Amino acid sequence: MEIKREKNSIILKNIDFDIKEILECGQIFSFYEENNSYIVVSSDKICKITKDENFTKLESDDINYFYNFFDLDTDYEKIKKEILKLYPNFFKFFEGGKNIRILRQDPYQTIISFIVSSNNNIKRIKKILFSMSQKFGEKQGEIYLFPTLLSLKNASIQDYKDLGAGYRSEYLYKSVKMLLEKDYEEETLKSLPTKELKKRLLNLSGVGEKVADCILFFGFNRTDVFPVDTWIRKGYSYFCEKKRSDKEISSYFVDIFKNYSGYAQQYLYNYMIFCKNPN
DNA sequence: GTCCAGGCTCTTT
DNA sequence: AAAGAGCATGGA
Repeated sequence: MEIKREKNSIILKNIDFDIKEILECGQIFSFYEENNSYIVVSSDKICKITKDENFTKLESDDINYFYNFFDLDTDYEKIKKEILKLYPNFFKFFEGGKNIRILRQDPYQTIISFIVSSNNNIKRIKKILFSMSQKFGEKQGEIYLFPTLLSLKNASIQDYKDLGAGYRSEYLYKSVKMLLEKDYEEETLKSLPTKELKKRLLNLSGVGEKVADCILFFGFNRTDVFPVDTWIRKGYSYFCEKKRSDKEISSYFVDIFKNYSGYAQQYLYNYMIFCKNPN
């Protein structure tokens, strides 16, 4: 892949970068498609992505942020090779998303988003988070930024219910309060080892094993986790017949894929969604 | 109408 | 520790 950096843009040629796959694989929910281009909102930053036949162009006032956000230094072909070393029969699961990349997302946006995600579907998750951005996020041009913790400080449980968050409203309310405490300062969290960080995330309201793993992976770039949701539970049967709980399924996979667990999970998830789904 | 979605909390064994 | 009930909402 050829990367050309300019002041406010990055141009990608010889593309192993598929913006549609990257955004529409359930790792981020705050993005919008408009006439063949995408707008991505990460925290208080915006990126516009346009795709041509020969290249993909990223545009942002903070393009360095999005260079990191889109994980452009990482070689995903190497990751696939490493996964195959660990589990040679894995190749067919790459079919669901050949050019996905794992976004390095804002920790708090990831936490809020995945609390909303639990027992929910992507379409409605997007809707709830968009409404939340409309109501509590700052408006920049035509785009609503993702709400900051401070902007959510005075949100009530009823406010979240009005957004359509349902019974997760109380989780959001409680967790926002906690996230504003010293224990959850960004630098503190980032400095914790994965196990300690997970423990702290699990203390939040509305954060269980699966959501914590997603936050660790998408929000903190910890790759030795394997989030188990309803799709992965089904996919597990391709690997092993023994009946296991979700937590056991997760450690079954982490034992196999080690530091590549998160990536392997993402490929399996995409395979289940896009190759095994009747739609 | 029932089942399901990137599951969690709380209660009961 | 493990298993089960209950949970808001909207689409299939």
